[in-house]
Amino acid sequence: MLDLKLLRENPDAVRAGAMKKRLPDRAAAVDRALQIDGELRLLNPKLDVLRNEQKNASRDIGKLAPAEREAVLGKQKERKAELAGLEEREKQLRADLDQQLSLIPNVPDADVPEGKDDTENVEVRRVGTVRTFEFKPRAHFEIGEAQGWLDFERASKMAGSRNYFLFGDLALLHDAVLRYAVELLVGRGFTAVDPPLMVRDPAMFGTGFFPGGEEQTYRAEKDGLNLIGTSEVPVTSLHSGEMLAEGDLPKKYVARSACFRREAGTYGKDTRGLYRVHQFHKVEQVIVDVADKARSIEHHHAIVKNAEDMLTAFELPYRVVAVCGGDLGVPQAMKYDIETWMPSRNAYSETHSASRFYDYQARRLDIRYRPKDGGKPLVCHTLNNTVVASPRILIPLLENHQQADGTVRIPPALQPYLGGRAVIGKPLG
RNA sequence: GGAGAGGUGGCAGAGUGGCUGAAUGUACCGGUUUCGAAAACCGGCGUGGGGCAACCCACCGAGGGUUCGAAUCCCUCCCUCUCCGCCA
Repeated sequence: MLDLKLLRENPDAVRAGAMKKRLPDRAAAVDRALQIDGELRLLNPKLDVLRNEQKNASRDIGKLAPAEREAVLGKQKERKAELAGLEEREKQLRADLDQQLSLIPNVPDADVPEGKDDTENVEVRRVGTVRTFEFKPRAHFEIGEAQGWLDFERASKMAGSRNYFLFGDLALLHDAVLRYAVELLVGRGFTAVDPPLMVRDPAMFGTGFFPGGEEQTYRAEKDGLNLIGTSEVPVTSLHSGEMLAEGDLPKKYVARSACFRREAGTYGKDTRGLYRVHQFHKVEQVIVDVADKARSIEHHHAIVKNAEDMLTAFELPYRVVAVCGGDLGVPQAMKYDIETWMPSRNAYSETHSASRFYDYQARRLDIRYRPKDGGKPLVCHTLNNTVVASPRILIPLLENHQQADGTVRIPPALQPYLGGRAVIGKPLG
């Protein structure tokens, strides 16, 4: 949610922002919101006056003589009826305003490239060398199935498509990358979190996934709960409704959790292998800090670096892209994706997504802090980034580190989590 | 699942129908004192909206209702705690 003041003062920038995100219907919400706001601002003074009269009269009524009392009582009833009408109108307008405000996207920052979709994202840097194979490389699912590490058939039979079983050393590698990621971030001052996987609607709204993301979300209707698609939802919502002390900021969390996504509308896309699945595990970094744009940008670069350092430790080639307006989500002000090289796709593919929001999520979630100087409370800034998502990260790990005989080399950083082994798998015939 | 208690300002905690937007404590800000600090003392201090201002309006978990008037009474929901039952 944007500050209503920003909307009044600079509606053009907000409208232009929605257009940069290629969301014309959301841009239209700007004008609807302003129109409702205008009506409300006309109505409010009338209500204030009426309430004031009513309040004063009812306060004096106890002191009145019985004869005068009757007259005042009559007058009060009239006012009551009039107030009821206006208050009904006010309630309606407020609800409408909230609805329109919730539709208005965060304004993309100046450093967000212009563009319609992910094909127009702009590469910022490329790190590591793409390997040239002296043998015919296998896709991760070929290695996995041949090694007995992967079973899609039985998984989809019992759970539907886009589900998987991991076995043996691949299941252990999956756990290894998650553990490595948590420990890396804990070493950098983040607090480890194991959050709820099912949340109520306000957390989904607050983080900006609703309205809009309902179709991507599994829902336990009976209990009114939503399965999280990312721990960004429960962790960013952690301090919802709270008044933090500036001295307690920044809050830096690293959460490990399962994530669930319906992947509606992706039929026929990325159907083979572990790339697009309904359920995965992710280690996510979340920061809540003071309302300072420069500081948010610093954090943003720091959380991208955390992920890059992990990829470097995993010896994987990757690139960082600045996500263009058309590919940017509703709540984000700016986003970097990290794409890791996947030989079977012959492409860099998304493995990480680092967003900064400024106060957009925090305003929806009502996360504020009291400044050190004792001034008025301010709305916090929030950010988040993937540290690692698995099994997706297993794709580049298996494919980039495979050897001619079908075994897979384990980078030194991960060996301690696999009993010190430098290689997993047996030679394939 | 059954029975009961409760949700009030940053925090703690009074307040059961009429100048109560809310005592008190604590935290915080300013000052006095001090070489400096602590303590003590004095003053200020909820959030949001409107107004140049005096000041006005809303908000006591959320939403309805009763009443001239609701933090206070009634209903629904959410949450927390205690006891019993069940259970990974």
